[in-house]
Amino acid sequence: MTAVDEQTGTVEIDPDLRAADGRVPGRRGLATRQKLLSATRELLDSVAYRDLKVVDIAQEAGTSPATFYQYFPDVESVMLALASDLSEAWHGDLRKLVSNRDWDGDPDGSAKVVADGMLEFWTRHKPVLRVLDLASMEGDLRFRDIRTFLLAGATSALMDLAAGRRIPGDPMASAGVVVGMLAHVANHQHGLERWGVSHDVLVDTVAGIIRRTIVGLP
Amino acid sequence: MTAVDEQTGTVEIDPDLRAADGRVPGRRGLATRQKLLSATRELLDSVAYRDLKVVDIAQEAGTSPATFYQYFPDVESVMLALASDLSEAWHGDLRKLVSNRDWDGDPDGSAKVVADGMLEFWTRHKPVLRVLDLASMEGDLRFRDIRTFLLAGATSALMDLAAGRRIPGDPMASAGVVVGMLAHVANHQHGLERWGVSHDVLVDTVAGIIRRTIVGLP
DNA sequence: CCCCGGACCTGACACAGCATCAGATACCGG
DNA sequence: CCGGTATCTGATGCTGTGTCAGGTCCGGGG
Repeated sequence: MTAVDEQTGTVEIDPDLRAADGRVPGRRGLATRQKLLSATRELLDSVAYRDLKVVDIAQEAGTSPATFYQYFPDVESVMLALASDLSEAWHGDLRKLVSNRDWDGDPDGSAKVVADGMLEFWTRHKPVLRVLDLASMEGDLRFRDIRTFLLAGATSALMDLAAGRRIPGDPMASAGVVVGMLAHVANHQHGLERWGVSHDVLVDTVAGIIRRTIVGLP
Repeated sequence: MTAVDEQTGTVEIDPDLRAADGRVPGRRGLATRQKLLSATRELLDSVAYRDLKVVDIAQEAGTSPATFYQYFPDVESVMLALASDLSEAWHGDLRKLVSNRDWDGDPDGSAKVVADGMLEFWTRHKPVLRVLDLASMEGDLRFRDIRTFLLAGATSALMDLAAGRRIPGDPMASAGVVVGMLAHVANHQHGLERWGVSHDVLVDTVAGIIRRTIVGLP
């Protein structure tokens, strides 16, 4: 997040990390910022995004609304930061989830690990990812770019796989659709379970689709 | 929406259609209610759900906020009504989109028509469906039930298809995942197109997945 | 040890949007 | 044309937003 400019010798700070008055936050300030982020993530488990208020976030973080505005201009910006952090942290791991597999030796097992891993990831971070998805759908480019980056690793790994195997159809489209399917299934897992579809059956079904779409049949 | 009780002879009215004071709205009132619904749908094209305000809806409908509260307790209820109307109107058509096909004679063509039709439907009603999806994900049971009903026709038709063909895997799960995939792809179509995936390629890819997942290969 | 300057926090405030109600207005049947 | 009911809205109190000025905390120099 911070970088030293070799030319001027000045230290450049991610502008998003600055406090409202342009001050560079120190140890205590960053801790407060972090508490606000955590509080937001926490609240999002139980309250709808539409009903998420600055007052509540501040209270949950044990501070005042005025302090909130020292670190974020509004609630949306907190979400942007949460989504961005998530994206940075997982971009690589999601790629590895796909590429660190023995697709030739055990395509079915590989597909299953990917399906399971993706569902697990999405479920764990559901509150933030839900908002990321909505904002992307609503056309917000900042969120869309974050979402694209988050999924780019996994998508391009799947694309390379598909491309190397002359699967019928466009590799890029196949990879994109598969990743989207994983996201959607994870988000609506609860609904599908209500229809009587168990987690294991779901993973197998999704794995089967990955297998047939990306790797093809023997 | 309205029904006559055979026992008592009284006319029962959907309570959601009543005005705030319990009055049964007449012609003019229903027209105003409709204008509020349309205004909301209209606004949702350009403003994020989170930023949708009662004041704006009232203004767009050419009336006052106080009037709004005669017909709906809050913005969420307008969404509920919009989603419910959509669900009632399309439940049957979506089922027919799947079942009125010659799956034996032309499985590929059928899959393509279904893929295209679903994407078309979802795209046309994107603003409302987006909110329906979010609220379902957030665990709101009222929205989830509406979403389930909307998709139940298509899902069960696909399920019957899959079940009648001894496809590997659970028919229910396969149908649910396929329908979810269609929804997700439609919602993120714009994002995929930015990656260079054209609409036609997308339809073909999705159709291929439906074909292989529901009908199986020759 | 104290004290000082910057980093950090918050009470107070002005204003936007929510929700309600009493009273004004528009419409319909007679 | 008139009375009564359906419908609308201005006025109002309240919740949440966003901004200051001024207070508190804390670490380093004397």
